[in-house]
Amino acid sequence: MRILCVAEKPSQAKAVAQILSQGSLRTRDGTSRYNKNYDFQYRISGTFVPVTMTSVIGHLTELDFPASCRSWHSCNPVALFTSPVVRAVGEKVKDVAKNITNEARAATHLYIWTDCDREGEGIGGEITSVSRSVNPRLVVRRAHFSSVLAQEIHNAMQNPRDLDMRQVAAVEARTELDLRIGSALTRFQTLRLSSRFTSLNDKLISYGPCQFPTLGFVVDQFLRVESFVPETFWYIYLEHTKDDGRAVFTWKRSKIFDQEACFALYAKCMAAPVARVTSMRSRPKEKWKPLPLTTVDLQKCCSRYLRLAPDLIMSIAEGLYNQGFISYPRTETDQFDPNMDLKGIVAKLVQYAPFSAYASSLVNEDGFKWPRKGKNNDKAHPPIHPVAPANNLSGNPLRVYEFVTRRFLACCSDNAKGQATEIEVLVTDEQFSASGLMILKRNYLDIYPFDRWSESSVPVYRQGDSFEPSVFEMRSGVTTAPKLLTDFDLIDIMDKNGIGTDATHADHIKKIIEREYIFRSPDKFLAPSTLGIGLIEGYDSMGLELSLSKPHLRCEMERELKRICDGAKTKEDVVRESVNLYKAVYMKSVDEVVKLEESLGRCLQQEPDSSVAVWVPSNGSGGSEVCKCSKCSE
DNA sequence: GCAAGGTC
Repeated sequence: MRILCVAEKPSQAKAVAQILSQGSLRTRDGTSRYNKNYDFQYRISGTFVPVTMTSVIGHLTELDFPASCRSWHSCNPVALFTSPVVRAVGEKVKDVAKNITNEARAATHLYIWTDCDREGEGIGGEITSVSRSVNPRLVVRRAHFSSVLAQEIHNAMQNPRDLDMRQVAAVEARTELDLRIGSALTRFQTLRLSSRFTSLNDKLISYGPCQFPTLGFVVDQFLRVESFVPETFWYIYLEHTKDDGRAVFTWKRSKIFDQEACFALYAKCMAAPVARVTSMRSRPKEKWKPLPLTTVDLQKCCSRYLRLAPDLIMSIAEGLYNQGFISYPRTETDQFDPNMDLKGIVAKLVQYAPFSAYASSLVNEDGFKWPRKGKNNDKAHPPIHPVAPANNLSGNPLRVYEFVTRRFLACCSDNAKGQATEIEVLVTDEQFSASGLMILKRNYLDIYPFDRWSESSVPVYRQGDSFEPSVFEMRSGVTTAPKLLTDFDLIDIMDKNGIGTDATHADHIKKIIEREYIFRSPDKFLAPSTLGIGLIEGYDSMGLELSLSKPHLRCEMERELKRICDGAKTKEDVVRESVNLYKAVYMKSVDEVVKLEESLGRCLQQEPDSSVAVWVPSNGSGGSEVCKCSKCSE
């Protein structure tokens, strides 16, 4: 027996090998610069077995069309929905694959140690087929672990399971659909639109099942802002000044959009303008500390508080991770494993000068409290947290490190404590209330200034008191327009709609900025370009039940992938059905491409140049049509 | 010249 273990990334291979070998391992270079091979002996049922632990760097293979369809003018784009596809080792990871095959030749068993999520299972499938191509008799097993803790890792090694081929199939289906849909629509859009509108200057007009819904969110919000009509509303304002302070009351009805109706209520009160205190309550109130930090939250918070672009935040976080300052920055987990020594990490942070005093107050003065437990656990990585004091950082890396560290210290602190006062009064039948807050212990707020909790004082009343208001007026106001989306808002919307994954939200935003569909204004709001608006409005005007600009198609695809994982459907069924669905939408879009051109023409303020001989794919007849575009007729 | 998903 000779076991080859393969992890999803070099860092994981190293960590797991160190645990399994209990420190006595030999590091050996392979054919790939970043992927080391770790050799050691492991005891299974009483005998020592030679083990090599190595890694890949994410996905190992890529899907593409065969050479016959790879050129843009080789076929009608609609043919890409059904043409053959070929899977091959990615150009940039040839050396990684070579290392795997070299090691697999000598092994009897292959243990898959990729992340325990759907993509990880898919990567496991790729490692399996590459390994079996040189060693068909290899026995393949799958290690299951929920964190990189010694006990878990040994348990996973001792009790391997089978690779879940349903999940592998689901990832293969996703890859194939993304390629077919993206390529067909990108070629269609670019060939048809970019030569007809001179201002587009032969720009690449890509379509992606994640790009377009993301663009759709930005455009929708822009249109909401544009179409906003301010409305006047009325309300009753009540204020009372006493010798021990002043209270401003809010009306229970908040506001009324009908002036006469509001006046009727106000006039009734004015008949006897005396306020009677119906209740005065004072109770302890807590402001909860934040949840442990996930990737999505890291991006949302750092874009909001530090005003950094999400893709920049991720590359900074990766740098901090590679320097050993913070834990792995891609995680969905917002709960810490109870076995983790969090107090030990806080103790290390005493060495970090700027937060030294706060950290030592947690460890020395018994201020330490275990973090709140969120609802998510990806069973691969803990929440993002600092792992060492970083005393030589500057600029944005320093700012991101300090955010992660403040957040972690906040999680290990106590909630903020206060005393809230609520006063309710009645003027005839109308209810009003005022509230006050006294902060008793700031606790986590001292290290986490991003949360605001402001104090307000109110005078003391007793139930049954009556008073004459100092100010009692009917006032008016105007509703204000909604704002454009920020990165914070957009990531939140993508996350809730299942567009992209935590690791890819930033990439999609970056991509649609690169494509000039949207731009980030100096004050960090996301606004669509005329091109972006034209595309989305064009598709929306086609009246498709499942618009290409909305998240529903992608959501439906996700649901289908889950069915593959549950065993309810096969990969072939799902690919066929989803291809048919998207193909129908594609054909409709081809039929109604004039609407797309009209919308784009309106937004770009330019007529499409119909004299440009572009090839208009008009039916699903495959690759037989001859391309008439300028490039091909030359 | 196309996608989205891993990760360096």
